Amino acid sequence: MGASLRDVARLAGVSVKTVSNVVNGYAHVSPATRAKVEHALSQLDYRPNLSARNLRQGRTGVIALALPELDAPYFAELSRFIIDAAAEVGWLVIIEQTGGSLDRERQVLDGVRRHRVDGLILSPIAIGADELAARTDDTALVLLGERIHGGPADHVAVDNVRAARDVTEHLIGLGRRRIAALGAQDNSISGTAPPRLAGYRESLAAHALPETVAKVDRYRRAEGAAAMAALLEARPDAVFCFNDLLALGAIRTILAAGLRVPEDVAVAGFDDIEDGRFSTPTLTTVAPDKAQLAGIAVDLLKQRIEGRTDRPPREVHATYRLMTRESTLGGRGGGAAGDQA
Amino acid sequence: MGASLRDVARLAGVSVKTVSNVVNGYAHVSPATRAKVEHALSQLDYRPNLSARNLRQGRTGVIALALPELDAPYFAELSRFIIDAAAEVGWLVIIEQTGGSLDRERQVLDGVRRHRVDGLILSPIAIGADELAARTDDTALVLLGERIHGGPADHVAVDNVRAARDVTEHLIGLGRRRIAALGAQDNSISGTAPPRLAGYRESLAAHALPETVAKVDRYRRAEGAAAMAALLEARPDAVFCFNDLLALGAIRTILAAGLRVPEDVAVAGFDDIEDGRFSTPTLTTVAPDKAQLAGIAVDLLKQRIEGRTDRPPREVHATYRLMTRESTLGGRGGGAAGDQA
DNA sequence: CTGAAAGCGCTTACAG
DNA sequence: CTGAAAGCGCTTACAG
Repeated sequence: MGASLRDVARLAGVSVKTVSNVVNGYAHVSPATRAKVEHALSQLDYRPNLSARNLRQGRTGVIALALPELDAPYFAELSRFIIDAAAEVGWLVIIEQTGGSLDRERQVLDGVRRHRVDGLILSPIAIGADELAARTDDTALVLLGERIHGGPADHVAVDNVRAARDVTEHLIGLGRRRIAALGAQDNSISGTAPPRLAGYRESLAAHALPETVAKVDRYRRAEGAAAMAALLEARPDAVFCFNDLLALGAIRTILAAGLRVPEDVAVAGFDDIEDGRFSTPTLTTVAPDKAQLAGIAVDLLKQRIEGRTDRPPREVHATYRLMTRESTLGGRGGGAAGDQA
Repeated sequence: MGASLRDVARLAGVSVKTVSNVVNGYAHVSPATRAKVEHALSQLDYRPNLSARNLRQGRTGVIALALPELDAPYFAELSRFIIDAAAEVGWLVIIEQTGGSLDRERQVLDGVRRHRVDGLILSPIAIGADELAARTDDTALVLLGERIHGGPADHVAVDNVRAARDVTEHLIGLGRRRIAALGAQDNSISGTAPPRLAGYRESLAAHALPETVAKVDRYRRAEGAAAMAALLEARPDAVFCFNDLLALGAIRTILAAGLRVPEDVAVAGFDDIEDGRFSTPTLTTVAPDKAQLAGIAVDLLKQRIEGRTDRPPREVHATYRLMTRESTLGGRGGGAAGDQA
């Protein structure tokens, strides 16, 4: 199909090694030789066979990004940044959807893609510290999301406990007293639900306020809407939803019930997906620096892949900002086009 | 790092070929031999080196999905289905973001990933029929979105002209007479803007109604909001936005201007992203069958990859439905949790 | 039913 | 500065 190094070498009248030198940009090739080779290269429209190069080098130039579901806006936005960050160091990204299933997370960790990828960025939900510690596959790994305690892998996340406290304090500062949390999960050991719940609880306890916690299976609008319907009976005056999709679903239910947001019920989310900057009302939320998260993840992975495999696991916190908008502030919130700050 | 076929063969006391036979599930291996081999396989935790296999077979088991941007919800949702459909035939998917740039689309088509992927699914915006016809790379290709006239590649899309007509007729049927279109594009030759504009125009012409067309550079909420602000001076009583993001941005502007949706301005979109099922008001839109789109794309690509390369290019239409919701119908629209039909 | 050998297209020591 | 040879780990004819 395509031309090989040998074809180019033959046409240029040099050895395969010399062509390889030119292709790989090694210095110390005489100008005359280089010119001959380059001419042959372009004449044959040579493209290196990456399978061969990979076989020889033991590298693929590809990493896998394993996340629960690509069509959740937070993960779509994050993936975008990760693909871009990976491209900058010359990597391609294969995306793998786990659906948050323990089995799929296990497979990924056990190395289904060993030899296919140089490294792995995983956003875990179901896998626990024990299994992670017992992992035998040695593909380079970086975890996204909250720290799996005692886990042997690098990971990067925002400080979810602190951010959840910030949100709760914001609601308390607005004079709200019956503040519900929406988004606890039974099946999530390593997801972000536990630390967010912890932050919420710490704040309420510090102010001696009562908690109301609603659980959901998945972090999607429909679940937020349904959970909110049940929650309305408790007459909360504020709801902290553990992600923006839940918040958007919850708002829909509150408005449909004839209540006002934020006058009757203030609503805050987490993630700062684009939807919340243009919804009516616009959504108060925690905005993780996604580009930073992606950059750190790729950087940590690069260190591991390049052999600094002895280094102790690192825990890195990315920065975040609390974006206060109409869903808690009312008219004072953002402008017409959403708060872009 | 990992064990090779040779290691397994040595341990099992057979030849490499025999191990390969077992690994690849060939019949005609004696039960005793098979047992020996399988024991050695599991003892060494053997995983085939895919680079080597690929080099030998000339296949990678990986396809590329090239689209404008992954964090646009429509593409995120579609990607999800494509990854799933690809997984069913044993393929992995690399995602490549073109940003709708002509250069990036060219690179992809010219085979930057040749040898790295077996095939390519491209959602083009900027590339034209001429360049496509002049393509020299012969990586299997399927186009997503509107037909590039005379193009040499298979493609799959909904019938955008007809769907746009349906939307416009729906608005006319509601008694609207000053119907604007939002989403025309200067730089889009092969995107979906031209056929949607054509469908809109056909309907208006058939009813002798005047057109008002607003252009945007990109299909995002912020651009919809900005374009709508300008459009408001023309006092439209309905707006057909060429995708849901533009519609969501437009609604935000209309509401912020103190007007009501749909009483003052009815708004319709295109794509049926999840956001529009939970926004306030819920969004009337065209819902392409995304799972079907993805399935067809993967199927067409599979045919090409498996050698039916002689077959003339095929144009396939996926089905769609017009989802009428609150943004055009008002209170009669969907229920609290969004129309799931 | 099983084995020995060649070769996919590279890169990497090793010579010169 | 350039070349000849080995080898990465597979699979595929070809024998037996």
